[in-house]
Amino acid sequence: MKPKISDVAKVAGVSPTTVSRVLNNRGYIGEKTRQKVDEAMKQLNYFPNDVARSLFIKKTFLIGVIFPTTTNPFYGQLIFHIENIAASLGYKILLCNSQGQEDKERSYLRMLQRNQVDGIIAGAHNRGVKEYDIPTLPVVGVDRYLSENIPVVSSDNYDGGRQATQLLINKGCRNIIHINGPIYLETPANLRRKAYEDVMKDNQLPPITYETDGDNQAVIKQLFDENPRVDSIFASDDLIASAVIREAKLRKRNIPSDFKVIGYDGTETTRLLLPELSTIQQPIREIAEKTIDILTKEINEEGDRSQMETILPVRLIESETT
Amino acid sequence: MKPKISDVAKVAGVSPTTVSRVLNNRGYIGEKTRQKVDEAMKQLNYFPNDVARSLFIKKTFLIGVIFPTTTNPFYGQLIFHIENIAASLGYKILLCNSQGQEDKERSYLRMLQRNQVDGIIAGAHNRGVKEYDIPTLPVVGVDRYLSENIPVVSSDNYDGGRQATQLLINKGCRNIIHINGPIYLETPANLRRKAYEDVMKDNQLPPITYETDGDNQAVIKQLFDENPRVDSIFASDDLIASAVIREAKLRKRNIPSDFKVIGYDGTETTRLLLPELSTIQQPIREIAEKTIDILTKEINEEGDRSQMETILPVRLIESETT
DNA sequence: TTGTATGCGTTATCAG
DNA sequence: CTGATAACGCATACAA
Repeated sequence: MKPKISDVAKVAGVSPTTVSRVLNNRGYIGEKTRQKVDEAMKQLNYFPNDVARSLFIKKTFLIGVIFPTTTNPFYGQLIFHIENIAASLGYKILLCNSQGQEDKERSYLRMLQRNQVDGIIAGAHNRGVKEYDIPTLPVVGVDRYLSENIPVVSSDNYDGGRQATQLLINKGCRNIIHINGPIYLETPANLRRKAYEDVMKDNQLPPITYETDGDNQAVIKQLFDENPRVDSIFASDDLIASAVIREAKLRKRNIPSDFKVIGYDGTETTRLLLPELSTIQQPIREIAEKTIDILTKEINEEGDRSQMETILPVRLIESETT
Repeated sequence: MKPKISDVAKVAGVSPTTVSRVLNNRGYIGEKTRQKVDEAMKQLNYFPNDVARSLFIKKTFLIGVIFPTTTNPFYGQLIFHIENIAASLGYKILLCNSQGQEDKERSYLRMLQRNQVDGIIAGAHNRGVKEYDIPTLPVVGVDRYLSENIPVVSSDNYDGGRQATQLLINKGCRNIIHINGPIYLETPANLRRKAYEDVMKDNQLPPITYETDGDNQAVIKQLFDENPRVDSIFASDDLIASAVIREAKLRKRNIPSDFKVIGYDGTETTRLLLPELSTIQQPIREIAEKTIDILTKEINEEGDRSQMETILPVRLIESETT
């Protein structure tokens, strides 16, 4: 069926070893021999079997990538860059959508190990998934503390939260409310909230935070009902910000004169679909680059302990909702 | 390092074959033996090496997935569902972002073959990539004709185009312009344009189509400049529609009273970020389901030739831009 | 019910 | 410069 090295060898009239040598450019090969082999390979439309090769060299060039879902624009864009950079280095991506479910995450982890991936990049994390501590397998977390000794790459969530809150204050807002996702995840993203609270307190303003656990719309309605005098919102991502804008409009709030909103993430998709949204833009490409840089160094055992936590700068995009 | 079957066998005091039997639940195994083996596996934290297993059984449970980019919300969501369904069937996804580049696509194709994937799902296609005709490898196209004998799954692009155009006409529009992506791709999506033209002609209206090749904003400006009396636009995707709305607002057009826009795709992300956009929603989940259904049948050699082209119904979402 | 021998396709070692 | 042989970890046919 599929030709193998020995088939090529037969056609070329040489030994399998020689074919392998040509294939990998290893050792001395006679020019004539090389040509014969090349021809035979072309004739048979031969290409090597990486499964067999992987078995032997104990390396798959596979990287497992676990995030909640490619549907989310932030993860979609992040995964795009990860795949892209990985491909340029000869690595391939095994994609896992954990959907925030602990059991899925665990079973993906098992699956990736069975498949002998060279490393794992994970941005999904449910408390209690200790399985990330795999002594023999390089892992890098994105925006998530996975374990004591797993490096994390994230953007400067504290500074992002600070800039967002400060902007609203500078614009004259006083009743600023923060909305974010579930706080129980041990994620650097919680620093956004911390920064919000710090800045508010520094300005003698009372911080109020609402947490949404999926049903944004309901939480936002409640927020408006309970806080009729709210004059601005700092949302922990652009999707939530969009829902806030929607609700504010329904309530006849005038944006930005009467009511201001700032989001978080600043993905390409958000910029295209909702360009009027002011937001804190994460350096997604740089996050991907740094993550892969650290991971590949660990894979090649050049990991130094100096990069346990990498924090990349964010950028404020002031548009029309502030 | 990593324990293998023979290590487990030693600890359990049985032969490797027996361990393999326990692992795969094949043949008769004594209850005591099974327990000993199970314990040994737990003790050593053993898990099987799927690379070795794949080499032997000549099946990897890997599916290669090639699309332009996970950054695009449509592909992001589609890939999410593909991965999700595939995982439930024991298949894993090797992710490829072709970015619409022919050479990347070709090299991904080679890579996937070297990795012995069981099948390929592709929605990327540049004219002239003949490499999809792989006699021994099941391939299914999504919204793209890849080759004569490769099944295609898509939504009803003609009906979508028809509904969109008809809606605008019903709402009283007469100067309706269509914008879409590069037409030279042989894709069922071109049927959207065909439907637009047919409906326009049926109503004695002149069809006008603009093609964008990436720089949406420039094309849209040109469109408005050249057609000051345009009263509505049918955009071939929601991203373009969003840019149209933006430009229309800049030109002080009142939506929807004075100017109407309808998009295409209706992804979750669009619905969240731009809920006011009227659009034709593609059944993304169903596309993923059908695609995997056909692919797995081909993989298991149960493929019937009756499913060479599958067309799934679309749904009109009337919101506030029409 | 369990064990032995063999091969999946590749590459490294070592001999020629 | 080239070839024979073994081994990567696993699962099957065949024996016991």
